[in-house]
Amino acid sequence: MPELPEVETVVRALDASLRGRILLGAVSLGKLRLPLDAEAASRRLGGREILRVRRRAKYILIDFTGKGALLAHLGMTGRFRIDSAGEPRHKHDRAAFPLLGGDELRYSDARRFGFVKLVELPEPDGFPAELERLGPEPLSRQFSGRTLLAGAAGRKTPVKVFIMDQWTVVGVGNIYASEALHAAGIDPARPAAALAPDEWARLAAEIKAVLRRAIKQGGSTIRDYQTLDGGEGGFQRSLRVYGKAGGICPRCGGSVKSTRLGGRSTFFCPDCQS
DNA sequence: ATATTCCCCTGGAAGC
DNA sequence: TGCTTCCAGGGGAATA
Repeated sequence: MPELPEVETVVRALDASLRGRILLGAVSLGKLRLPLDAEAASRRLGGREILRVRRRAKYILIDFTGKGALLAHLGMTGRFRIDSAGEPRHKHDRAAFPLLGGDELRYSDARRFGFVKLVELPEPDGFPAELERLGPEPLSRQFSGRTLLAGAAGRKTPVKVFIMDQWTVVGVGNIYASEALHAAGIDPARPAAALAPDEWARLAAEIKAVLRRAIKQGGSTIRDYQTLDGGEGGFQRSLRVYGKAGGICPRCGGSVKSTRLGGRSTFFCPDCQS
Protein backbone atom coordinates (compact mmCIF):
# COMPACT_ATOMS: atom_id res chain seq x y z
CA MET A 1 0.00 0.00 0.00
CA PRO A 2 2.22 2.75 -1.22
CA GLU A 3 1.83 6.15 0.36
CA LEU A 4 4.19 9.09 -0.01
CA PRO A 5 7.29 7.50 1.61
CA GLU A 6 6.93 4.34 -0.46
CA VAL A 7 6.44 6.26 -3.70
CA GLU A 8 9.35 8.55 -2.84
CA THR A 9 11.58 5.52 -2.26
CA VAL A 10 10.59 4.00 -5.59
CA VAL A 11 11.06 7.32 -7.38
CA ARG A 12 14.58 7.79 -6.02
CA ALA A 13 15.56 4.30 -7.13
CA LEU A 14 13.96 4.73 -10.54
CA ASP A 15 15.68 8.05 -11.03
CA ALA A 16 19.06 6.55 -10.20
CA SER A 17 18.54 3.61 -12.56
CA LEU A 18 16.79 5.25 -15.48
CA ARG A 19 18.30 8.71 -15.80
CA GLY A 20 20.11 9.00 -19.11
CA ARG A 21 18.74 5.80 -20.58
CA ILE A 22 16.92 5.61 -23.90
CA LEU A 23 13.41 4.20 -24.07
CA LEU A 24 12.76 2.03 -27.09
CA GLY A 25 9.02 1.58 -26.84
CA ALA A 26 6.02 0.55 -24.76
CA VAL A 27 4.08 -2.68 -24.55
CA SER A 28 0.71 -3.09 -22.84
CA LEU A 29 0.33 -6.46 -21.12
CA GLY A 30 -3.10 -6.12 -19.56
CA LYS A 31 -5.85 -3.80 -18.44
CA LEU A 32 -5.21 -1.28 -15.69
CA ARG A 33 -7.27 1.46 -14.04
CA LEU A 34 -6.39 3.73 -16.93
CA PRO A 35 -5.40 2.38 -20.34
CA LEU A 36 -1.87 2.61 -21.70
CA ASP A 37 -1.95 3.40 -25.40
CA ALA A 38 1.25 1.52 -26.12
CA GLU A 39 1.35 2.46 -29.78
CA ALA A 40 1.05 6.18 -29.07
CA ALA A 41 3.57 5.96 -26.23
CA SER A 42 6.04 4.14 -28.46
CA ARG A 43 5.63 6.73 -31.18
CA ARG A 44 5.89 9.66 -28.81
CA LEU A 45 8.68 8.43 -26.53
CA GLY A 46 10.56 5.78 -28.50
CA GLY A 47 14.20 6.77 -28.97
CA ARG A 48 14.00 9.50 -26.34
CA GLU A 49 16.22 9.90 -23.34
CA ILE A 50 14.87 9.70 -19.81
CA LEU A 51 15.81 12.98 -18.14
CA ARG A 52 14.65 12.21 -14.64
CA VAL A 53 12.00 10.54 -12.52
CA ARG A 54 10.07 12.65 -10.04
CA ARG A 55 7.11 12.49 -7.68
CA ARG A 56 4.01 14.59 -7.13
CA ALA A 57 1.68 13.34 -4.40
CA LYS A 58 1.58 9.57 -4.93
CA TYR A 59 2.11 9.92 -8.67
CA ILE A 60 5.32 9.08 -10.50
CA LEU A 61 6.43 11.13 -13.48
CA ILE A 62 9.08 9.89 -15.89
CA ASP A 63 10.36 12.85 -17.89
CA PHE A 64 11.86 12.62 -21.36
CA THR A 65 13.43 15.07 -23.72
CA GLY A 66 10.48 17.07 -25.00
CA LYS A 67 7.09 17.42 -23.34
CA GLY A 68 5.96 13.82 -23.47
CA ALA A 69 6.11 11.93 -20.17
CA LEU A 70 4.94 8.78 -18.48
CA LEU A 71 2.61 9.22 -15.54
CA ALA A 72 2.21 6.29 -13.16
CA HIS A 73 0.33 5.50 -9.97
CA LEU A 74 1.04 2.35 -7.97
CA GLY A 75 -2.50 2.01 -6.63
CA MET A 76 -2.38 -0.73 -4.02
CA THR A 77 -0.09 -3.35 -5.49
CA GLY A 78 1.83 -1.61 -8.28
CA ARG A 79 5.56 -2.29 -8.59
CA PHE A 80 8.29 -1.29 -10.98
CA ARG A 81 11.20 -3.56 -11.77
CA ILE A 82 14.07 -3.36 -14.21
CA ASP A 83 14.73 -6.78 -15.70
CA SER A 84 16.92 -7.91 -18.52
CA ALA A 85 14.73 -8.26 -21.57
CA GLY A 86 15.33 -11.98 -21.87
CA GLU A 87 13.95 -12.70 -18.40
CA PRO A 88 10.47 -14.26 -18.50
CA ARG A 89 7.73 -11.83 -17.62
CA HIS A 90 6.05 -12.05 -14.26
CA LYS A 91 2.46 -13.20 -13.90
CA HIS A 92 1.17 -9.75 -13.01
CA ASP A 93 3.28 -7.65 -15.36
CA ARG A 94 0.90 -5.20 -17.02
CA ALA A 95 3.27 -3.03 -19.03
CA ALA A 96 6.83 -3.24 -20.31
CA PHE A 97 9.19 -0.58 -21.61
CA PRO A 98 12.29 -1.89 -23.38
CA LEU A 99 15.40 0.22 -22.91
CA LEU A 100 18.42 0.63 -25.13
CA GLY A 101 21.08 -1.80 -23.94
CA GLY A 102 18.81 -4.76 -23.29
CA ASP A 103 16.96 -4.03 -20.06
CA GLU A 104 13.24 -3.63 -19.71
CA LEU A 105 11.33 -1.45 -17.28
CA ARG A 106 8.33 -3.47 -16.15
CA TYR A 107 5.20 -2.44 -14.31
CA SER A 108 3.51 -5.19 -12.36
CA ASP A 109 0.19 -4.81 -10.54
CA ALA A 110 -1.76 -7.77 -9.16
CA ARG A 111 -4.89 -5.80 -8.38
CA ARG A 112 -4.80 -3.41 -11.33
CA PHE A 113 -5.60 -0.35 -9.20
CA GLY A 114 -2.63 1.50 -10.62
CA PHE A 115 -1.70 2.69 -14.09
CA VAL A 116 1.02 3.92 -16.42
CA LYS A 117 0.03 6.28 -19.19
CA LEU A 118 1.39 8.74 -21.69
CA VAL A 119 0.84 12.40 -20.79
CA GLU A 120 1.80 15.75 -22.23
CA LEU A 121 3.40 18.40 -20.03
CA PRO A 122 2.55 22.07 -20.55
CA GLU A 123 6.26 22.78 -20.17
CA PRO A 124 9.20 20.42 -19.57
CA ASP A 125 9.18 20.79 -15.78
CA GLY A 126 5.43 21.15 -15.44
CA PHE A 127 2.69 18.80 -14.43
CA PRO A 128 0.03 17.19 -16.59
CA ALA A 129 -3.51 18.56 -16.35
CA GLU A 130 -4.74 15.66 -14.21
CA LEU A 131 -2.41 16.66 -11.35
CA GLU A 132 -3.33 20.33 -11.29
CA ARG A 133 -5.92 20.23 -8.54
CA LEU A 134 -3.92 18.41 -5.90
CA GLY A 135 -3.29 19.87 -2.46
CA PRO A 136 0.15 20.92 -1.18
CA GLU A 137 3.08 18.57 -0.69
CA PRO A 138 3.27 17.77 3.04
CA LEU A 139 7.04 18.21 3.16
CA SER A 140 6.92 21.62 1.53
CA ARG A 141 6.80 24.99 3.24
CA GLN A 142 3.38 25.56 1.74
CA PHE A 143 2.03 22.98 4.14
CA SER A 144 1.58 23.90 7.79
CA GLY A 145 -0.92 23.97 10.60
CA ARG A 146 -2.30 27.15 9.11
CA THR A 147 -3.03 25.35 5.83
CA LEU A 148 -5.01 22.72 7.71
CA LEU A 149 -6.84 25.20 9.89
CA ALA A 150 -7.95 27.21 6.89
CA GLY A 151 -9.16 24.18 4.97
CA ALA A 152 -11.03 22.72 7.92
CA ALA A 153 -13.43 25.61 8.45
CA GLY A 154 -16.96 24.27 8.47
CA ARG A 155 -15.87 20.68 7.85
CA LYS A 156 -17.41 18.14 10.15
CA THR A 157 -15.77 15.20 8.43
CA PRO A 158 -13.46 13.25 10.80
CA VAL A 159 -9.98 14.76 10.99
CA LYS A 160 -8.44 11.52 9.75
CA VAL A 161 -10.60 11.51 6.62
CA PHE A 162 -9.82 15.20 6.18
CA ILE A 163 -6.03 14.76 6.15
CA MET A 164 -6.31 11.79 3.78
CA ASP A 165 -8.20 13.95 1.28
CA GLN A 166 -5.82 14.81 -1.57
CA TRP A 167 -7.32 18.30 -1.70
CA THR A 168 -6.20 18.98 1.86
CA VAL A 169 -2.69 17.61 1.58
CA VAL A 170 -1.30 14.92 -0.69
CA GLY A 171 0.48 11.70 0.08
CA VAL A 172 -0.99 10.91 3.49
CA GLY A 173 -2.65 7.51 3.26
CA ASN A 174 -4.20 5.23 5.80
CA ILE A 175 -1.04 4.15 7.59
CA TYR A 176 0.58 7.53 8.12
CA ALA A 177 -2.71 9.25 8.94
CA SER A 178 -3.18 6.95 11.92
CA GLU A 179 0.47 7.31 12.94
CA ALA A 180 0.53 11.11 12.72
CA LEU A 181 -2.72 11.50 14.67
CA HIS A 182 -1.38 9.23 17.39
CA ALA A 183 1.88 11.14 17.61
CA ALA A 184 -0.09 14.40 17.85
CA GLY A 185 -2.44 12.99 20.50
CA ILE A 186 -5.56 13.76 18.49
CA ASP A 187 -8.63 11.53 18.29
CA PRO A 188 -9.03 10.61 14.59
CA ALA A 189 -12.83 10.79 14.78
CA ARG A 190 -13.06 14.43 15.84
CA PRO A 191 -14.77 16.72 13.36
CA ALA A 192 -12.14 18.68 11.46
CA ALA A 193 -13.70 22.04 12.30
CA ALA A 194 -13.39 21.30 16.04
CA LEU A 195 -9.59 21.30 16.17
CA ALA A 196 -7.80 24.25 17.72
CA PRO A 197 -4.95 26.08 15.96
CA ASP A 198 -2.28 24.55 18.21
CA GLU A 199 -3.65 21.09 17.46
CA TRP A 200 -3.38 21.71 13.73
CA ALA A 201 0.18 22.91 14.21
CA ARG A 202 1.04 19.76 16.13
CA LEU A 203 -0.63 17.56 13.55
CA ALA A 204 1.12 19.21 10.60
CA ALA A 205 4.45 18.83 12.38
CA GLU A 206 3.81 15.16 13.11
CA ILE A 207 2.73 14.48 9.53
CA LYS A 208 6.02 15.91 8.33
CA ALA A 209 8.00 14.04 10.96
CA VAL A 210 6.46 10.64 10.36
CA LEU A 211 6.79 10.97 6.58
CA ARG A 212 10.43 12.02 6.87
CA ARG A 213 11.25 9.15 9.19
CA ALA A 214 9.47 6.68 6.92
CA ILE A 215 11.36 7.93 3.84
CA LYS A 216 14.63 7.42 5.70
CA GLN A 217 13.62 3.81 6.35
CA GLY A 218 12.58 3.18 2.75
CA GLY A 219 8.86 3.13 3.52
CA SER A 220 6.71 0.51 5.21
CA THR A 221 6.13 -2.95 3.83
CA ILE A 222 2.85 -4.19 5.31
CA ARG A 223 2.02 -6.77 2.71
CA ASP A 224 2.48 -5.74 -0.90
CA TYR A 225 4.89 -2.89 -1.14
CA GLN A 226 8.33 -3.63 -2.62
CA THR A 227 11.24 -1.45 -3.50
CA LEU A 228 12.61 -1.41 -7.05
CA ASP A 229 15.00 -4.27 -6.34
CA GLY A 230 12.33 -6.41 -4.71
CA GLY A 231 13.31 -5.52 -1.15
CA GLU A 232 11.19 -4.37 1.76
CA GLY A 233 10.92 -1.07 3.53
CA GLY A 234 11.90 -0.80 7.16
CA PHE A 235 9.41 1.56 8.73
CA GLN A 236 6.83 -1.13 9.52
CA ARG A 237 9.02 -1.87 12.53
CA SER A 238 8.54 1.69 13.76
CA LEU A 239 4.75 1.78 13.47
CA ARG A 240 3.13 2.58 16.80
CA VAL A 241 -0.56 2.00 16.23
CA TYR A 242 -1.23 0.98 12.63
CA GLY A 243 -2.23 -2.68 12.55
CA LYS A 244 -1.74 -3.00 16.30
CA ALA A 245 -5.28 -3.32 17.63
CA GLY A 246 -5.15 -4.93 21.08
CA GLY A 247 -1.52 -3.94 21.49
CA ILE A 248 -0.05 -1.60 24.06
CA CYS A 249 0.20 2.09 23.27
CA PRO A 250 3.89 3.03 23.35
CA ARG A 251 3.06 6.51 24.60
CA CYS A 252 0.81 5.86 27.57
CA GLY A 253 0.56 2.11 28.02
CA GLY A 254 -3.12 2.12 27.08
CA SER A 255 -4.71 -0.33 24.70
CA VAL A 256 -4.69 0.36 20.94
CA LYS A 257 -8.14 0.12 19.39
CA SER A 258 -9.36 -0.09 15.83
CA THR A 259 -12.41 1.49 14.27
CA ARG A 260 -13.56 2.46 10.80
CA LEU A 261 -13.58 6.00 9.47
CA GLY A 262 -14.44 6.87 5.90
CA GLY A 263 -14.53 3.17 5.14
CA ARG A 264 -10.92 2.66 6.24
CA SER A 265 -9.59 0.82 9.25
CA THR A 266 -8.27 3.28 11.77
CA PHE A 267 -5.96 2.64 14.72
CA PHE A 268 -5.71 4.86 17.77
CA CYS A 269 -5.27 4.94 21.52
CA PRO A 270 -8.38 6.25 23.29
CA ASP A 271 -6.33 6.98 26.42
CA CYS A 272 -3.92 9.51 24.94
CA GLN A 273 -5.72 10.73 21.83
CA SER A 274 -8.53 13.15 22.54
C1' DA B 1 -21.89 22.42 -1.29
C1' DT B 2 -20.28 18.41 1.67
C1' DA B 3 -20.75 13.66 3.35
C1' DT B 4 -21.26 8.88 2.65
C1' DT B 5 -21.26 4.60 0.09
C1' DC B 6 -19.84 1.77 -3.45
C1' DC B 7 -16.86 -0.06 -6.86
C1' DC B 8 -12.71 -1.39 -9.35
C1' DC B 9 -9.48 -5.95 -8.64
C1' DT B 10 -6.82 -10.01 -6.69
C1' DG B 11 -4.43 -12.67 -3.22
C1' DG B 12 -3.86 -14.01 1.30
C1' DA B 13 -5.74 -15.09 5.74
C1' DA B 14 -9.26 -16.78 8.50
C1' DG B 15 -13.32 -19.56 9.34
C1' DC B 16 -15.93 -23.77 8.78
C1' DT C 1 -8.15 -30.63 2.35
C1' DG C 2 -10.95 -27.44 0.19
C1' DC C 3 -14.46 -24.34 0.02
C1' DT C 4 -16.39 -19.73 1.26
C1' DT C 5 -16.03 -15.25 3.25
C1' DC C 6 -13.69 -11.32 4.61
C1' DC C 7 -10.30 -7.89 4.22
C1' DA C 8 -6.63 -4.84 2.39
C1' DG C 9 -7.33 0.61 0.43
C1' DG C 10 -6.08 4.68 -3.56
C1' DG C 11 -9.04 7.15 -5.95
C1' DG C 12 -12.96 8.29 -8.43
C1' DA C 13 -17.90 7.94 -9.35
C1' DA C 14 -22.39 7.75 -7.77
C1' DT C 15 -25.67 8.77 -4.36
C1' DA C 16 -27.77 11.11 -0.31
